[in-house]
Amino acid sequence: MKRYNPADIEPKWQSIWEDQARYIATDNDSKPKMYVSGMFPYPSGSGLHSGHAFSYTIVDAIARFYRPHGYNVLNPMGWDTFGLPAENYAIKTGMAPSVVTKQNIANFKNQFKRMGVSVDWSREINTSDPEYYRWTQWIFTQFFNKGLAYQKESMQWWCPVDKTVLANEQVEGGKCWRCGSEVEKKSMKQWFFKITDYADSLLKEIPNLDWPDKIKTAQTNWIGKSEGAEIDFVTAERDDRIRVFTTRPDTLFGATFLVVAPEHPLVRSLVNDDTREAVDSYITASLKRSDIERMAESKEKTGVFSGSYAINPATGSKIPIWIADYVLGGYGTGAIMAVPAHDERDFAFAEKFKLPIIKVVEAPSRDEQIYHGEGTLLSSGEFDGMATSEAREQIVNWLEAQGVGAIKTTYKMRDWLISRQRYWGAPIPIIHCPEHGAVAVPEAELPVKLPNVEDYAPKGDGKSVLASVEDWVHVDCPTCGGPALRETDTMDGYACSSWYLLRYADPKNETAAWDPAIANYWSPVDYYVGGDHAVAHLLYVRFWAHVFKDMGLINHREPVKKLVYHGYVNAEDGRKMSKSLGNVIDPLDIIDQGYGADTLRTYVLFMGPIELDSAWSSQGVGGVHRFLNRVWTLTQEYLAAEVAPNDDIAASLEQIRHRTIKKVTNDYRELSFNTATAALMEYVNELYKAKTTGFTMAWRLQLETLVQLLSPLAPHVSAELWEQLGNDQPLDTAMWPHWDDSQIKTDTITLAVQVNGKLRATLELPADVTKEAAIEAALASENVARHVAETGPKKTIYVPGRLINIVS
RNA sequence: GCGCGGGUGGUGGAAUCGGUAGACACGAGGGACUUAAAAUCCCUUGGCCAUAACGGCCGUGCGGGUUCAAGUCCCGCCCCGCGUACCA
Repeated sequence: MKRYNPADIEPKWQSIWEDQARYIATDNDSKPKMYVSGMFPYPSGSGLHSGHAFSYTIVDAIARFYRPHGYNVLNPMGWDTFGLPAENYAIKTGMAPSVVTKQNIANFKNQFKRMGVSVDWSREINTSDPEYYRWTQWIFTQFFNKGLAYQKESMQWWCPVDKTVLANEQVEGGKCWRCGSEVEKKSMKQWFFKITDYADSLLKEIPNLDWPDKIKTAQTNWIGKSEGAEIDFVTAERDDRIRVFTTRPDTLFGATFLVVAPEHPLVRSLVNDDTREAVDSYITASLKRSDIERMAESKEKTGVFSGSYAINPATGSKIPIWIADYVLGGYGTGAIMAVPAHDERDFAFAEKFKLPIIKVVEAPSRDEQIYHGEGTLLSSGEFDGMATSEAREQIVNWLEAQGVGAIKTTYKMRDWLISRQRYWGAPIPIIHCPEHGAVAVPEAELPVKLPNVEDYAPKGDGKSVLASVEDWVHVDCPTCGGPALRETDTMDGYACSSWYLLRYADPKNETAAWDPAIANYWSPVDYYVGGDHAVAHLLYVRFWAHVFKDMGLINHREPVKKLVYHGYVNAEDGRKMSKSLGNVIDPLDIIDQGYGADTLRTYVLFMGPIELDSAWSSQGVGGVHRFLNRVWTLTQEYLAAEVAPNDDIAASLEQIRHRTIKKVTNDYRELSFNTATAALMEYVNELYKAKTTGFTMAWRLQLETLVQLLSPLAPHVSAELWEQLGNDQPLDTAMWPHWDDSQIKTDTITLAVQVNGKLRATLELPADVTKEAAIEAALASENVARHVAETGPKKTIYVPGRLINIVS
């Protein structure tokens, strides 16, 4: 009898699948389409990790489940290749990032194949391939032409010694991570995508998404819509207007001071000779504080009096204007009216700097020191006694009549900064002309290819290495033909990954990013699988789709129908896997150790519900392998046995077969792979019990059903056993088995009998038993009779097919 | 702080509508096979008490409540994980 040896059968089936191009998807097929994809990987030098194994096994199981249901399945794969690791490796070794990337892709691809994924490799894409980023650049120019890509001065961390911009994470304790010198904030011209134009559009669709609530809430909070009002305060000294944003215009009478952010443009004009020095040093100090420091200090407020006063338009009183960094320059108007009686932050500030606190809202019940809820107005002139919700409207109307206030909606979300001063990214396709400013590179001249360079290390001038490639930088202006300069920044990698799901639909198109007819056939993605990027990628990919819809490039607004957001795979010790802890499980090792890909795949799906984090268990892997081995052995025993030449089989077994098809099918549909696997294990246990009475011809159907149901999890062993059972038609082209509900019905039912809610007996009764007969049988049961009080049953609850509860 | 998850045996986890808590698997214990081990197969396995039992009590983070019946619903807490961070 042949032993189960994955090392034999897995390569065999992998090459059959590849040679027969079994998983090539057909555009515009008449079959219903099913588009499943994982978030494409960054091909690192270290190969697939357990998270990859988990993610793409989920994808593949979905794909392999839907194909036999008659779907035209698209299961593509590609590579998210731009980014820092490849560039750093290039700086260290001098090897071109494109070369390193090519090697890593080859390794990843080989490892994916060894996992038995049913991917359509003819659609493979790579974001650093000029044929791909050509269209990323084309999309950029479309955004630019629509005003959705623009340049703006913005504050960046700047190291004066290295003369380079630093990311937030590269500033440690206010010092440069490289040279240790004190960093400063510097205003620099950067490229942005105007995602804020789509804030409402993105927000509005969130409730309709079939996505986990966790992600939907995260995106809602990230967009951070808040409705309120803008109110103008006039300064007492110079008649300047300071505009503030507030969500609580109803508390206007309690505004006892204003606070402006250190970056506020009017700060200069607010100071006088007495305050100038203090204000200057405060601003310098606060600009230097890193975000991390500001976070750590959290509630401890700092600030300085500007020297000026403003008039509260409601009370007419003179209130001081302070400068403090608890007010953020980038949000609202960068200035607020402080109402310390009804806002915790304002209260903390007022306490520290001894500023007046005026209560203007009466809390409905208990009295709190700082009440920010709804209530009734007091000390608010003509608005006294009015409900806060009502007053919010009335006070804005009243201000609006005087031309000093209006309703206003703001968002926390900022525009998306996409320029990077790095080599290994898609060059921003812009040419700067002294005459015409920024001009988009014409479509015919795309792609703007990355030039080859000798040294990938930044030159220290705050620009990307590209700026030093003289003959690349100097070009003619597309508009006037005069001398002009290329933009030398590259795009954030997230730009490349914001549209790749559409490129999979039409990956070889040389005249367009995609053909709308093909993209509209495949898109949106039916199942998008990943466990990372709650907002960034998952918001950007939505943003671009919304823009594409408005541009008429696709006919739908949302790119992802169902988001499958899975948990992390932790190490055996429950901690995160990391090289330094030495607890990393390499999924390829599991295959190499002889367990095989089928065990790996089945195990990662059996660990638990996919949305939960899990800890790896070597013993669990062994358990799953034992299960697959049992399936193998059972089939071998059947094939080797003298099969009785009749179709007799225990009726219960056929019933279990139908029940298992139903359970497993429904579980797969719900992506409940762990319970589907459990049901298959139960089925196998039943078959083992039944085989002691000998095999008949009817067993073939049992075993065929078993391997079919198993095939999404363990495709190799399933295909092998299917073939050994004598099927000429390949398993992955056979239709999924059907179940018949009438076959699942049993002649008898098990009824639980409770007395006063406690289980006292279980009865086997005919399925069509009447209520009366069931109760009679229950009362006749010895143990039940003993527990029913002498007074007899007072009341009887009967749940057909489930239980009887006798209340006595 | 706020938001979102979660808390069930020694462990991972099951449990459509409120209806037999602990499916399935791991681990553990016992047995069969074997010269022996591995592998494989079979049995037992929430705790406690009874063991003559087809028996009893307790049990889903804690405290209340609704109900014939609560892991599941309601109220009040505790703990853990993740996300977020002064957004006026």
